[in-house]
Amino acid sequence: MTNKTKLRISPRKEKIFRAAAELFREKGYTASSMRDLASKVNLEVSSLYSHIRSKEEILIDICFQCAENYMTGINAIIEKNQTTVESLKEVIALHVNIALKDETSVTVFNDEWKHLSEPHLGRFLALRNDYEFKLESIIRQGIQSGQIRDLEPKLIMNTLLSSLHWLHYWKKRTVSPKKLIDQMKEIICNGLVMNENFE
Amino acid sequence: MTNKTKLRISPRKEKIFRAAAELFREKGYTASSMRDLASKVNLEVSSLYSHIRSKEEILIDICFQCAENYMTGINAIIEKNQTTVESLKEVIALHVNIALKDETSVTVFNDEWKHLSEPHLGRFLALRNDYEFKLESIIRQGIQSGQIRDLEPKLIMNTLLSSLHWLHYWKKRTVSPKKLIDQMKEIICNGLVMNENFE
DNA sequence: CCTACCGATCGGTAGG
DNA sequence: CCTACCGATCGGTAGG
Repeated sequence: MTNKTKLRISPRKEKIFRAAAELFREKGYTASSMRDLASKVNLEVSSLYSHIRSKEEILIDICFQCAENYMTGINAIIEKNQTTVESLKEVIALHVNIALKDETSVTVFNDEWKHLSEPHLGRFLALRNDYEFKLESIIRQGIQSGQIRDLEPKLIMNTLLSSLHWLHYWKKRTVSPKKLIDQMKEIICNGLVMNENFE
Repeated sequence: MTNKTKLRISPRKEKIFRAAAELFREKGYTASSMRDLASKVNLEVSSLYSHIRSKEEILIDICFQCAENYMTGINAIIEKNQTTVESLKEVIALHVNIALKDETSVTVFNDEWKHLSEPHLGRFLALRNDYEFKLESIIRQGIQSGQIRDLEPKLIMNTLLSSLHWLHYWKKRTVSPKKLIDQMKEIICNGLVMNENFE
């Protein structure tokens, strides 16, 4: 079922990690204190350390688990060897699905990774570069084959990625997940403007 | 020249504010200490307080100055009473221009406002709601008149805004400001996909 | 603008 | 899992 089952999933530990992720999303990693976390799971501060090694261990865990989700996703998409447009649509679906499944981690992944300390920060940035390189390759291929607009690839990639990065913030969602994915595909692939107004 | 000239612009104070904005962008507001800031401007910590009232005063100043730039911009656009598509293109240019002119403030504006404390946080959120209401109105008008795709307006608005929010991050820009604005307009209005591949 | 210093809070540990 | 506690660092002040 789970592809990388950790041996140390005690329910208590799980609860602490989830609470921490929520806290990090709301206040940011640095502004979240172990006191905040402890009171959120009804423990004393010192008791947390029976379950976790340090505050940073939580951040590391969240960041790399999330990175792995993205990496696994994009690798699967690349292996399918589809048209660029199909691949990009699956990338959109991937990001929406991750954002919906785990709303907290995406924030952490986007905003809080910079608080990782050094061997971890380097490893994380390497993963991120790897992901972006793969995505940019898809885009470049699409430009060469005339499927994608001939604009600066880095601009396309960053616009694509960041247009997906608000989803975890949308609390009161008014559309279903399926409809959300469809609408995001439409708006990103075809733009805001109706085609008759194409200029 | 400057539309809201502050009486208390000493060059020293300006220097401190700029250094703080950079620091907040790199490390985040909470992780930036007054010690960091002091050493960045070659002062002792206590000397900072001859120029500023508190750490939060800097954040407040940055957030509201930036908010004012956006508000002034969108109000000017609305007053012109153009077509929706023209208005949205000007919104895109507005965001790109603010991001290029003041790279630090945008990050702070996007990510660090949540660390404002209470009377300020409320005021800030009110401004933000006002801005988003105005932008959403433009979009709704565009949908009604058939210029904009008939998708959930909040989804369009958030996708639009967040697709513009990575710009301050792009250090090694490879395109000129003018080209950047043109490419952002094209990608946001017309989408990634070339029209012959329209599906 | 500095020296000297403060109370509060931080992440984390000892020991049970 | 708790009580008790630690050294480090925080934002900020007194006084000159």
